[in-house]
Amino acid sequence: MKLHNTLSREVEKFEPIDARLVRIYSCGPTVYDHIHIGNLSSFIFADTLRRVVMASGYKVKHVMNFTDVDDKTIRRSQEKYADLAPIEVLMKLTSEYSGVFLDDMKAVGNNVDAIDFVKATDSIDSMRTLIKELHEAGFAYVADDGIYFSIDKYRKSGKKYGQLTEITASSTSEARIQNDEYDKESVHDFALWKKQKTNEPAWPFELDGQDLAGRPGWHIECSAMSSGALGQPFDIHTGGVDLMFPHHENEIAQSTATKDDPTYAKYFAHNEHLLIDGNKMSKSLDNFYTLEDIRQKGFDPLAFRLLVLQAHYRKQAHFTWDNLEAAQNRLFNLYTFADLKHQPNAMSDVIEEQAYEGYEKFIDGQITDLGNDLDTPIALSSLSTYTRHIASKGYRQGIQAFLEALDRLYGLELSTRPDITDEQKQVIAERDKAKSDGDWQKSDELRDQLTDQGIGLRDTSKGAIWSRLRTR
RNA sequence: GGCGCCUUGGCGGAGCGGUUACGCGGAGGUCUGCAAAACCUUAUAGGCCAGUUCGACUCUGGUAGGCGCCUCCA
Repeated sequence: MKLHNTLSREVEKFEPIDARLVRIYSCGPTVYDHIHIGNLSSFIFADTLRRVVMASGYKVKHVMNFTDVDDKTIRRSQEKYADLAPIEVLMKLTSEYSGVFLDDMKAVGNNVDAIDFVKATDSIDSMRTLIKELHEAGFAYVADDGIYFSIDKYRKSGKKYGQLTEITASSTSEARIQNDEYDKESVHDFALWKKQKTNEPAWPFELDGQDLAGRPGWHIECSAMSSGALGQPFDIHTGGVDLMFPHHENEIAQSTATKDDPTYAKYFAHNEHLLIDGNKMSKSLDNFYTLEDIRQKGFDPLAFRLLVLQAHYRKQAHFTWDNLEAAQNRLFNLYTFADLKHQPNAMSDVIEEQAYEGYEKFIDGQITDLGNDLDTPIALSSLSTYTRHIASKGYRQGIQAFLEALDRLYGLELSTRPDITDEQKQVIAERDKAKSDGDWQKSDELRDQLTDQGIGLRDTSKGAIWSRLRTR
């Protein structure tokens, strides 16, 4: 398979560090609130990447973190629950929203069972260890409000700061310098550890006999958790394009400063933003939606998944309700196709007929398409064409396995569509009889009865075929 | 200002130097006792100006517009 690597800015052949196990790290959510659908699209990308790597024949270890301690989680937890100790309210808030996050993940078809989740607050120890190593090696210095990483030192050690983006002195905005309120030596330097302020949760930390009780910086969390869970270097690091700088750049610097090998992750895969009204969704602009908004408008969360998969992950996609409706119609068409598996009437008489290529060969083609830097739009395009063929020609033996294979690739839950009830089947049988008796009135009554239950019928030369009616 | 990306038919959204993307929506039709959300067929493109080429939506240069990052951020 091939994958675009931000390190080279090219689509590269994917060659794992160790072919026995591909190790993927995805920057996860900050669990202080509902995530918005832009965040969700990023996780749909990460989930799909893992599916494609697995379909290409690899075993995968996929790790995602929960950022459960940072400015936002602390602030929000204290706004929400004022009466408890700082650490307790933090845990209360973050465990609540971790649960909400996992529910959202499942709802949009991301396989959370295939991901190892790591909480930042469970990894404080390895963060302290890493910071101490950096300090001993001279890459970190203690300031009044915390411990900082020295980019100057890192550069002087011979490694490149700016592997993902071009970082130059002139690329830093004036505003950035003027608004700089931290007590650090140089503009780009970033906090590894922040000393406790009043009423903040804190973890003990001693360095050279100084009491530096406080909490980790954002970047160090990912460095510690990724190498803790996956070792270093690992294969693929994913995240949104906005994380390239400074977050991923800083992760690289922290994680490689004391190492001989300058490689932190072999591949960096970044997804583009989901735009709304032509702009990036953000909490500050208040122009975002959550999955709850999508549900409230009567849409299937999986329609959102399909909307995301219809566009290439490295291109900005546009979210509108019209687009979501189109995606939902497309999804329901796939469901109508999947529902045929319950209906012998929709099966082809001529099993050997090669009117369309076999299921296995088609799936191989899908994997090839998806393996081409996750070309989901092209793969879905051929899927549409293929399912249309099958729907018109009649399916063959093995459709259930076929649907399961599609689900492994796309997570659209095609293989688990339920059959109609026995009572409904009985009504169809009675209508068949009424029809053959020429009793059109009774036949139409029975058909209306099913319509009320959300089941539509169409008559074919082999008999009636049902489909679920659109609810929206 | 620095770095990067994008501009396709009614909407969304792809690949490709010469042949249908695909989806939704629209139009026409088929099967039917009627009907159909099912199937079939179909129309509508490639910001603008040059260049390369036998030939460009696809390559090159310019230009206009848009977006992202440079600060927490998927």
